Amino acid sequence: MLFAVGEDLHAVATARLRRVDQRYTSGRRVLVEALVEAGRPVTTAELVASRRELPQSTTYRNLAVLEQAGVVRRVLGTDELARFEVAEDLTGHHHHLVCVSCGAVEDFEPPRRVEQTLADAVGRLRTRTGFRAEAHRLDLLGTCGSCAE
Amino acid sequence: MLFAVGEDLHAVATARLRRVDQRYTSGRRVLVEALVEAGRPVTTAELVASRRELPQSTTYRNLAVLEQAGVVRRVLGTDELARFEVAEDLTGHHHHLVCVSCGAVEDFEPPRRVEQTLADAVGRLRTRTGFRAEAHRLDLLGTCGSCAE
DNA sequence: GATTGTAATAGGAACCGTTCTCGTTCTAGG
DNA sequence: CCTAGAACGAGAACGGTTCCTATTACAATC
Repeated sequence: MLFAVGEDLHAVATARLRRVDQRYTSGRRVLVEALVEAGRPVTTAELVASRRELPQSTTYRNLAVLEQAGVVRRVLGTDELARFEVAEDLTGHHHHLVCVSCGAVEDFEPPRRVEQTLADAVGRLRTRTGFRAEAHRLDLLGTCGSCAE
Repeated sequence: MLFAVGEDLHAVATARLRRVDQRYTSGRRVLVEALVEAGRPVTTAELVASRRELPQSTTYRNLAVLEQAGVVRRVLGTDELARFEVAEDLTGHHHHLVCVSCGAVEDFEPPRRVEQTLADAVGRLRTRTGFRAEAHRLDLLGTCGSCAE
């Protein structure tokens, strides 16, 4: 299940919110559109700044609602700021490049072979402490273009 | 360069701190020992609670110093709490199992093949945005033993 | 097309993990 | 020993995030 940016995305968002008894209001739609437009994980501050219709408190609340509904996902970088992106199954599985200098995060899709190896490892893992792996998270840490200059 | 838990570790800590003009004081030593004893990434709250000789402010300050000196490393889970562990080159390269339910983090060492694939990918990466990868971070997300019960 | 109950909104207060301040204590070097 | 600079520790301050609550929008029913 993978959607291009368009109407489908909003239809899925509507459905997923309904599953948890929530509405896909115009404010939430604006939020999702801002995330899509960014094309990379963005901080709440960036979101609030990007659209006048996004007051801080509503943005935080709606990000929480959308996260719970599985429409957006929280992303961790190296700094303490929370970043959000549209959920992976709506935009395609990918990983992140994290700048250790400024904290910026951008998307990146690894070679299929890497992906396959990781998926296998996750599938096989069952530790003696009873941990059950369900997904993997791979980040490459380094220096982004603007920090390298 | 890989050390068992023992005197060596403290010698290296001393040397690395000296490199950034810092001392390996008794308080800092207690901190490192608490981290070693934990054997997994722990929160500052856990550290402060674990030893009476670790007041909050000093713990935070010394974690920052030790991180800068390359003796400890900050680890991100899924919650907002900062967790710390002894730097990888002192304990061996490894990855983390992150419980999506309670946020707990434990160590885990992947099969050599996975590791090799990742190292290759990092080595090859150079995106058109100029990102330069230096390291990778692989976490397996799932449910820990006590949350699964 | 009013009514009415429920959900969403938005401003600001509160919260809490973290960082800073500053007076005190320690320590290495002279 | 003495002293200057480093480290310490208690508490204040900070800032990102969450919570509170009055207000507004919505959707279903009369």
